[in-house]
Amino acid sequence: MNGKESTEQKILKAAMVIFVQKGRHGAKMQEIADAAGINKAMLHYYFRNKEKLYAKVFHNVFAKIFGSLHKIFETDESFENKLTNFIDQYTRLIAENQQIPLFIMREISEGAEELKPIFNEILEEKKFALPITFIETINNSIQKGEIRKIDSRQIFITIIGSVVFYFIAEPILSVLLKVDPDFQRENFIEERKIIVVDIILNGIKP
Amino acid sequence: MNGKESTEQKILKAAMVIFVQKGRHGAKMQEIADAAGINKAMLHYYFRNKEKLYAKVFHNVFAKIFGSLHKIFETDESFENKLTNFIDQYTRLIAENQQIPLFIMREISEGAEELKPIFNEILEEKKFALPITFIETINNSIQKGEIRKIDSRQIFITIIGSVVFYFIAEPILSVLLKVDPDFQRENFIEERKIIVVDIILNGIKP
DNA sequence: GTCTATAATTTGATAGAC
DNA sequence: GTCTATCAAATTATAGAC
Repeated sequence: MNGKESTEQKILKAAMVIFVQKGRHGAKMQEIADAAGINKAMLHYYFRNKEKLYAKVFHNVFAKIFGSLHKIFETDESFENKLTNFIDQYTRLIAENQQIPLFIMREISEGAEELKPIFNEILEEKKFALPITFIETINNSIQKGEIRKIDSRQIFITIIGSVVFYFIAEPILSVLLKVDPDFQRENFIEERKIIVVDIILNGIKP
Repeated sequence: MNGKESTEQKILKAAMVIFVQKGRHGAKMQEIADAAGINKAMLHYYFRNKEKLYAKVFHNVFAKIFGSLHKIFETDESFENKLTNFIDQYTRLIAENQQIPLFIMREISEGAEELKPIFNEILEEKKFALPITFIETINNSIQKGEIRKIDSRQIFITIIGSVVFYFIAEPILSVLLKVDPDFQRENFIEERKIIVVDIILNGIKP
C-alpha cells in the first residue's frame, strides 16, 4: 500500500473498473489507458493485447468474489449463527463490489467458447471452498434435524440468490420500488439482511 | 403467423437473438444480417443505424418479460394459490427466455446515460402492472394476517430473486453444483418450483 | 426493396524516438 | 519504460445499380 503504484498495478486497477462496468467488448483500450493515467501503448507493453489483459482481470475479479468467506462455515457455531454471519458478510462483500456478480455472469454466458479455458482453469485452483463447505454445512444440519430434508443445492441457490439478486437488479428495482438510492439505500440493505435471514430460517426449519 | 414474414420482422427476430446473446457491443451487424438471411444494407434501410435497431429490440424484450402475469394477482384465490401459480408460470416464462433477465440487467447497468431515455419511456407505458399488483397483494395478505408483517418490497425481491437467480447464474451453478444440463436440468427446475414455494410460504407465514 | 461495392470510422496493435 | 505517430483490421454506414 505504498504511495507509488507500479504501472502494471495502475493498469490492472483501471482495467478492472472499466471491464467490469462495460464488459469485454464495451470496454475500449483507450478508455482504460485514460483511466490508468498512462498511454495506450503501455497496455500492450505490459499485457501484449486486449484479450490477455481481459483474462487477467477476469481471473482477479473471480477470485475476489469466490476466494473468501468459506471460513464462516468451518466453525462450531449453530446453523442459525453461521447463516446470519454469512448473509451479513456476504451482503457486505457484494455491496462493496456491486457490479461484479453481473459482470461474471454476463461474461460467462456471453463469452461462450473463448472464455471456457479461463473459467475452467480458475475452477481448478480450488477457489471453490465456498459452495462446497456451504453445502456440506447444510447437509450436516439436515442430518442433525435442524433443517427440513430439502435438496441442499436448492437451499444454497435460494440463499445466494436472495443476497445477490437485489444488487444485480438494483437499477430496475430501485425505480420499480421507489427506493431512493442516496437516502434510503443503506437502510434498505440493512433491513434486507435481517429479513432474508428471517425468511430463510423460518422457511427451512422443521 | 403467416408463412411469409416481412423483412422487417425477420430482422427484428434475428436482432433480438443476437443482441440478447452478445449484448449491444458484442453483436455485429453482419452477424444479425446473416441470421436474418438478408443483406447488411437492409438493416440500415429499415432501422437507419445500429443504435436504433438496438433500441427497438430492447423495447420489445423488455415488454416481453414485464408485460404479462399480473393477472394472476387479480383473482380471488388464497395467497398460497396465487403464489404457487405465479412461481409456476413465471419460472416457465423465464426458462423459455432464459437469457433475457441477464440481458436487461446487463444493458441497463452498462448503458448508463444513453439507455436511460429508452428505459424511462418504457416505464411510462404502464407495463408495470406486475410489481404493483404483486406488492399490493402482499400488503393485503399482511393485513388479513396471512403473512407476517414484513416489508412487502423485501418479500417481492426475495420471491423474484428466488425464481430468476437460478437462470441468470446457471452457467456457473451447473458447474459448481454438478447439474447435468442435458439430463437433470428439467427435473431440477421442476423441483425448484416446489421448494421455492415451500420455503417462501413457510418463511413468511405467521 | 434488395443487392454489391465502397467509403468512413472506430479501435486494436506496432514502430521507433527518447 | 514511456511516449507520439502511424498502421492494419474490423465494423458501421452509404452510394448507386437493378
